Amino acid sequence: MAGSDTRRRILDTALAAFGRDGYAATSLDALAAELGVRKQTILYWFPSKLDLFEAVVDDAAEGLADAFDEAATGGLTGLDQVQAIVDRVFRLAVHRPEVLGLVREVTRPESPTASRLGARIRPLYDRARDFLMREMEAGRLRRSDPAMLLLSLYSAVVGMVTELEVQRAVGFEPTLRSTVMRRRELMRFLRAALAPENPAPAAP
Amino acid sequence: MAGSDTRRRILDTALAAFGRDGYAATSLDALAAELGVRKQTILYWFPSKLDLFEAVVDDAAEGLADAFDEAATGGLTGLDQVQAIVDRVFRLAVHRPEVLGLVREVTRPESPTASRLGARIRPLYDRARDFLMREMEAGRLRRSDPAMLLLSLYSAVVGMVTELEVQRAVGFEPTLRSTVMRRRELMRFLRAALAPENPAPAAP
DNA sequence: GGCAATGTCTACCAATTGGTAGAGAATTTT
DNA sequence: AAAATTCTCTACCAATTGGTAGACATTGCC
Repeated sequence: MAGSDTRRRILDTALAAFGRDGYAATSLDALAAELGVRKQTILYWFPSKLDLFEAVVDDAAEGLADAFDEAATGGLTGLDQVQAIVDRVFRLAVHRPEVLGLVREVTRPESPTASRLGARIRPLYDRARDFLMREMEAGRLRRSDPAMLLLSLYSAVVGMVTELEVQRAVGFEPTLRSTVMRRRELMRFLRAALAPENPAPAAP
Repeated sequence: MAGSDTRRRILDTALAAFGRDGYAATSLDALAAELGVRKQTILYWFPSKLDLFEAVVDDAAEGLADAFDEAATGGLTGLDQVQAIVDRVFRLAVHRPEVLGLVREVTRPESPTASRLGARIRPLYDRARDFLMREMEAGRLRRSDPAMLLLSLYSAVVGMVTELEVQRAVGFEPTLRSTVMRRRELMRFLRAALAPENPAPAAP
């Protein structure tokens, strides 16, 4: 079955293209050219452009969920767990920036499937909120509204990772080293914001 | 001169459309229909779609600069100044969300004018960095790399403001009250991250 | 070998895209 | 009032868009 390999390749290339250029700016012809295949082959595997997009979103959501799973199964707590997840997201951003581009695309108000990624992400969101609540009650994180806090975290992390181009525009050339620095600075930022006001069991 | 009024209307409507739907997904015909005018009228005022987009970006950058100016002329210092700017950005986001949508659009890698808004924003960026450095040296803000910190702030603020749809997708219906809460939570977040470790002149 | 299913292709198509050419009002200038 | 300028329009156009119809090849099965 060489065919389902084609399907896989289409999904991957489409993810990259949608994430990089957005839904509207990605044409099936361009996509096909990039794949070395005819547009009709794409339409054979996915009946319409929208269908393709939805499949891509589902695929990306699955990948995201896996990444979070991987970062969340170490049995860590408090800021260490937060750090593990931030690290994981950064790794994802470095070698698959399109995924975060897709998140960005799909969260536009006008997006053809604004609700789709949302629904797929919902379980992750619930898990994260539960985690934050638990850690707050255990005094390992500063107490505040977990839902709001989660949005702040999301914004800070995704924003920071995605807005590479702003940095470029502002004269901050992104290098490997600057990426490392960016992550470190973000963690400083998060630690400062999340650390409990009275570090429970330690002395100053 | 009723004409330059037309020009103004085109700019405003185009800003809304580009900010909402993105460059590629906005057609001149649709824009013209929204304006109650023919596409050729748009092309009379702006020789091409790209020219229109650049004019819109310049216009938006000017508006942003004004907003920041307004928030930065109160002679405030430290966290109070940061708070004033966050408040201003939120106000902008509430009654002109398209502006932030445009920022988002223009900061895509593939954006036809990724560098344009950047160049227009550069002076603001420099001013903000100088401000942060000054405040850090005066001990009114926690000491760290101002450039990185600024990116964190940018990400957190713009991210939080822009990602309304994520919140919606996740079941967090945005209301006026939730906007107020969001701003408050963001300020808590920022204060925690920015406040100096040893509050200079006060006793614990 | 025949046959059916699978997968990719060529050949089109109607609709939409950004853009050109230039006619015809309306307004201003002389 | 005539002429020139400013503005918006109608009429097209070539290129690109997502999508359909169906031919042609390849594969596994009997």
